[in-house]
Amino acid sequence: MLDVKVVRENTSRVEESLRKRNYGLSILDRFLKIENERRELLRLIEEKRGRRNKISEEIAKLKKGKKDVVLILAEAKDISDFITEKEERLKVLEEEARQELLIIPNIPHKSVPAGKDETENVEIRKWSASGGVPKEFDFPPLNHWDIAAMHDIIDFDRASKIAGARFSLMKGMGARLERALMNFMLDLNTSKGYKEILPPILVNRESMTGTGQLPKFEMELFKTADPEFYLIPTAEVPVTNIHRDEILNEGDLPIYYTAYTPCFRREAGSYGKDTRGLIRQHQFNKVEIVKFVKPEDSYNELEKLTNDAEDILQRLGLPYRVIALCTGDLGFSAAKTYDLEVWLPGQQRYREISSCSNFEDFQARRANIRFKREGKKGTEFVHTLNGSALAIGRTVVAILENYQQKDGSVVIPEALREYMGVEVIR
RNA sequence: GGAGGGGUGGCCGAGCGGUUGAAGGCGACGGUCUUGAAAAUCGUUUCCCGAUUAUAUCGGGACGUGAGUUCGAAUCUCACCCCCUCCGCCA
Repeated sequence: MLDVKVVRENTSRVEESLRKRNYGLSILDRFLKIENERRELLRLIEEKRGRRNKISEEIAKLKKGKKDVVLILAEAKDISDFITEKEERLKVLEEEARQELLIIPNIPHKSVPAGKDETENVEIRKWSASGGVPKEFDFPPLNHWDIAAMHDIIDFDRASKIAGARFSLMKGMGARLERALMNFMLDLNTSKGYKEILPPILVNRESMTGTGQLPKFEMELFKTADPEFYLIPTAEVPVTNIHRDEILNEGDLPIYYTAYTPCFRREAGSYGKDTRGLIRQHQFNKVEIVKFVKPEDSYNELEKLTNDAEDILQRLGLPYRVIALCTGDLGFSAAKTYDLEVWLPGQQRYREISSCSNFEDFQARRANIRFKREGKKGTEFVHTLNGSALAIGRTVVAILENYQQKDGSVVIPEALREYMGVEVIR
């Protein structure tokens, strides 16, 4: 959520933001129209309420002095009725203004490259164990689903019997690899000072609104019927909401969390995409990092967060590149985002495996997460950040495809062997 | 699922429908005292919105949430949410 003051007093900045993101300007116009009426009405009501308070005090005094109050009581009643009537309208306006404000996206940071869509994202750097470019295979590399089938470690057919399309059933070494990665990532993150969290994966509407999934992206979420809960699409939701409606001390910051959770996504509107394999699932596992920091630190923290996610790929020896999302591809709540894309030999292309974002105070304002500076009056909103470290299913894909051998066996990356108990899947 | 109890400031805990934004205590911060500390003692200590001659002042709002009664609600009524205890059920 943007600061109402910024929207009102710095409207051109918001206009520019919407243009760069390929949004229409109509939401802004609608908001301003409602907001202006709301402010005007509020001023009137506050004036009348002030008058009513004065009169009520007067009545109390008169009654104490055993004086007659019939006349003044009539005036009080009139003002009170007037206020009640106007307040009804004010409530409607407040709700409408809030609804409009909640669907206005965050303003991109000035360092975010301008661009219309994902084709204009900017590559920042590339890494591989052999220095930059991924190594060539001396045989035609297979897709991960073919490799998985050879070892019977992922069963897509039975998964669709049990649940449906876009679900997977991990078996034997496949299940073990998934578990090994989860432990490896959590151990590495916690060793760097991230506190491990195991949060609820069903959350309420307020939490989804706090991080920005609602009200705009209801279609992308799974939801239970009775009682009503939303299934989290990322651990970002429960973990960021840990501090919803709290005022933190300056000394508490920064706060670093890491959490493993399953994630659930409807994937509505992506019917044709990635129908085979593990890339796009309704349910997948992910280890997430979430930070709460002081505003002046957040961009430095974004670089560190991204580096921490990269570190996992490097330790696993997986080639990747870092992409800065352009304004047209930037997510709704984010002010700046780096995507990490891992190289998949089976597809001969890079695929997203992590997304690291600074939300500045956008989520903090929605979720009302503030902090108090030592020796200063008042409160400020914290800045929140998060990033995948990493998406586990896609890491499985990357390991199977990058570590496949000519005979179909898969070598386990050095760093993972203590978790896997074997050196090769054959 | 059944029965009962409760939600007040950073925490504990008062609060006959009318100077109660809220007693008292703890904590925290500042002063006095002290070589220093402790003790003692005095003082300060919630947040949001708006106006403005703008670290001051003024107005409005907030005692789980929402509605109602009333000139006036932390205080009365209703609904909902959350927490606790007992019984039942359950991994």
